[in-house]
Amino acid sequence: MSDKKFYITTAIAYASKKPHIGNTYEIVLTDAVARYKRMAGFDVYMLTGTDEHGLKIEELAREEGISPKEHVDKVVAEIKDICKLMNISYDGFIRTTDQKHEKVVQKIFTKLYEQGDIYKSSYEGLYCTPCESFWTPSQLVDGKCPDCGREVKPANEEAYFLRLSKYQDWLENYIEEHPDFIVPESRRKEMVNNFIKPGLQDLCVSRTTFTWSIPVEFDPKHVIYVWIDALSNYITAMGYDPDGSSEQFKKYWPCDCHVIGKDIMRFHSIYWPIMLKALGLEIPKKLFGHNWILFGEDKMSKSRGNVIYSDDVVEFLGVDAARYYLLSEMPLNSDGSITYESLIERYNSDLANTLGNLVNRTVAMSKKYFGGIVKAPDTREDIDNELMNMAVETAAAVDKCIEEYRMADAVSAVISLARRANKYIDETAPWVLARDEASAGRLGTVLYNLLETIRFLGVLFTPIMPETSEKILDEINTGVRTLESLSAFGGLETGISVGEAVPLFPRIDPEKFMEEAAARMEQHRNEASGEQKENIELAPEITIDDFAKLEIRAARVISAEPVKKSDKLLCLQLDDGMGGRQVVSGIAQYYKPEELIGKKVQLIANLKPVKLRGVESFGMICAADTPDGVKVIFLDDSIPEGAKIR
RNA sequence: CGCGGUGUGGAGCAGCUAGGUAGCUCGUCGGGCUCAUAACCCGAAGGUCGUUGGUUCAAAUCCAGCCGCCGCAACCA
Repeated sequence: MSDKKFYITTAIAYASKKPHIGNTYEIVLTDAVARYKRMAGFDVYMLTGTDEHGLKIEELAREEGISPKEHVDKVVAEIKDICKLMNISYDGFIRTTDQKHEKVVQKIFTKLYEQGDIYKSSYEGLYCTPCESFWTPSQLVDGKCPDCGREVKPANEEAYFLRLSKYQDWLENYIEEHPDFIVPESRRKEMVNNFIKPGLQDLCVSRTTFTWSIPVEFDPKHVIYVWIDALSNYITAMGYDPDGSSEQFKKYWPCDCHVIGKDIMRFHSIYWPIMLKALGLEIPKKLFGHNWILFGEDKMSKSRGNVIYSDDVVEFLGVDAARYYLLSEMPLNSDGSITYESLIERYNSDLANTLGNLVNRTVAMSKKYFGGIVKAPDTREDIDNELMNMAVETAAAVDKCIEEYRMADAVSAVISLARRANKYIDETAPWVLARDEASAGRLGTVLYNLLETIRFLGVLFTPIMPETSEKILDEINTGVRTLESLSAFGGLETGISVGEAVPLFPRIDPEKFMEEAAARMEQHRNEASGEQKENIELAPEITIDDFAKLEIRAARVISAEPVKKSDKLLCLQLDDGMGGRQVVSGIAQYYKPEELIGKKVQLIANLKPVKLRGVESFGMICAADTPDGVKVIFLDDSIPEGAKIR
């Protein structure tokens, strides 16, 4: 037992705002795996938690007029509520503001510093002032800024760096020799080709620009930047300590799997192994990078009113339907898409019609024909074998799928078994058998096979839908609920009597459902716009003299063309009434060049020129930020080029 | 030529590593059944597997080019 340990983690959630249902996916996925592993006899520890430091939280708290700690406490409470709501069976919940965590992180930082893996430095000689960018020597082109080709100047930004470069070869070899370390494989290739092979730059691991973080023990004007702080949660939560770790840590480390979003793959596949290597610790066995759940085609965004929260789905359909949906809706190689339409479709089709109805009709028949008593099977026909074999094969398939973190495939395999059982009912037609006293034995066999298949379904769905599975197993009144009991067909006790048929998933009218869903989304949209109005924070007051410093002039767009190697930039030639000028603007995503030509725009004419993607820009044009993107402010055509605007 | 992914019947996906009658769910149409939550079962229509070329007896699957979409990186004066 003790050698069969399984330590699995989610990434810690950034405690800035309430997570939507896409964020919930990761923790539900992890929970399902953890639950399955427990059933498989592993000593499981599932860790989740929150990342609570950083500039963004500091700023949000300031806007709300509360302390950062008050802010994160509020968000953490919300996150914990969601965990509870989603029936998450975590064993540990770490907060990066936990004293224990903060203290050990300081020790880790100090240890790495003392052994030379962290060193103090500055950006000296590598700062390009116009570009506001720091460059490493290898990035420079002919010793000059790779963007604008100008001289780079010394700078004195003092900071601590983690010596990644020292471990570059080791890491490359390690990933090479452990092909299962980073999955899916496409992510591994991405990491190796994009980041490791080009060469690792030492990583800046401290900041002096904000204070809401863990201070560097021996140099308190620096705070520890996110990487060392956040990543360490996986070991500090378990009791790691450079001066001697806990028994718990020794038992569970190395971690069996870090479940993470694809966006933070880089940190977990590069910084984290190197940190561990430097600390002399073992490397986690697996990093599983999952995709995102999008709302239809778009990212969820509150202001666009297309956010789906877990609370809403649970309120409408129940927690297990929410879990089922999340786990079944995620394709392997691309982002998943969530919509209320597909949600209700899947609910009615899979859960109400296929699974719920199967259980209901089987139990009802059992009651009707045998008073609920489970009869022992006698005869066995080919058609029985087909069902029995599929049940056992499904259990094996689920095991394999979960081993590979193919949760959608596991879910689909189980529901397929339910479909097969529905078919079996038609093939055997129990209501026909019931008409003839002589076929009572056969009828008993058929019902036994069905109830036993339902037992398989109940056990196999336990990690995915814990509450419903329990209801199912209670309903057929079986005590045999282990994964082990699924190695052969026929584990269900005979002579027991099944319970009452209760509808597991009442069918829901799609039209009515969509109306409610639309109303709910509308409500969120209104809340969002209300909040935005309240939270608008104006820049500090200025005087008329300050305003007079701006030279805003009317100008006509003569020509516009995309800037090479750039997605967002358009290069505009303007008639500004003073000989013309070139302006680069980041609006390529919202306007086609021909939409702009001939239009009158507002030009900030005395802005210091810069180079953007190598193209010089003399000023900027005014545009409004809206939830639907950037909208350029066009002027009345009667305003002449060069007219001063005030 | 920054990196990677993806393009399969109306919709959403699997199949591609180890080429050999194109599969699943939903939807549509027709039929069957009645134990059941107007549920279940069967059948049918519907695809030149993005495109072009190559390798092969044989390509959705391998190779090359091209086009579209997505993500990352860069970038938003």
